[in-house]
Amino acid sequence: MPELPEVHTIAVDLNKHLSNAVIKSIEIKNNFNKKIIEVTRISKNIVLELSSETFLIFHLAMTGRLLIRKSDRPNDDWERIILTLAKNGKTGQLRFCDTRMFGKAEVIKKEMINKLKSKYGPDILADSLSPEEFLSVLVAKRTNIKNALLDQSVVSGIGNIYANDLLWMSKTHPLTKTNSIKIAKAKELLNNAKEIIKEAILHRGSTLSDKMFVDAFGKYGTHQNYFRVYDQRNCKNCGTKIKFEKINSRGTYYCPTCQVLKQ
DNA sequence: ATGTTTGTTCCGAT
DNA sequence: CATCGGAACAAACA
Repeated sequence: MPELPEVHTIAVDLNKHLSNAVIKSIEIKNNFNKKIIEVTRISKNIVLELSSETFLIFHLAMTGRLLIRKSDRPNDDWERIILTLAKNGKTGQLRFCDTRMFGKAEVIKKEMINKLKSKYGPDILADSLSPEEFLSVLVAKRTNIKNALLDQSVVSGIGNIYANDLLWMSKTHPLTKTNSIKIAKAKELLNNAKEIIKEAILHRGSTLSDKMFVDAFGKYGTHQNYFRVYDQRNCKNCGTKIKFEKINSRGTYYCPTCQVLKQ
């Protein structure tokens, strides 16, 4: 049982030999042996529930990928973490890849799950989210509607692409102050948000021109072919040239004819 | 070369 | 003290 002198001895040796060494990869050997019980989602986190009340959480951020691969398949681009798995007598891998390194992976215990959930506002797909609650969380964030929609602690699950399309579909200017929104508009925004998100799920997500997003099998999504205003030139409703500007430092597309700022 | 990017967090300003 | 907004994180691409 190492006490201070033993720990000190090791720390000094490690410091002498390893300071300035670069960690190229990390391998976790065997006997982790936890089973993946179920995979779910909390906001934009992918949650692997493991045995013994342990959870493995991945956040893909902008460029993360999780790929199901055969173990002998050649390396993928930008591999960061490889899990080797056994199921029904066969082995395979789950590969977490990310070019920009904005993605995250962490292991947490069950009691931290509630803390994770508490960071987020109501999930946009939750049946329990009423228009009244939706409106009240938006209004509580005293800013413009686009900024509020993108704040995951206000309402969780809407990203920049879908916020643009949602505001276009709801004929709402992105700079509309949340406190000027009425319940009828909140209803419209909520219904349209659910419709857009569900449609994009049916299309298995959006893959932009950088080809970064792929599903767990490496296949592209198709929802980019159904964008309403994001990355579009002309309004699909009236033909007006779509405006592009940075709002809260995020690329924002809107139709100046259909989405008039009124307040 | 510079500007852009699907997300989130942190820090300074208000 | 609470809240907001922008910079930063890092890499690839046009």
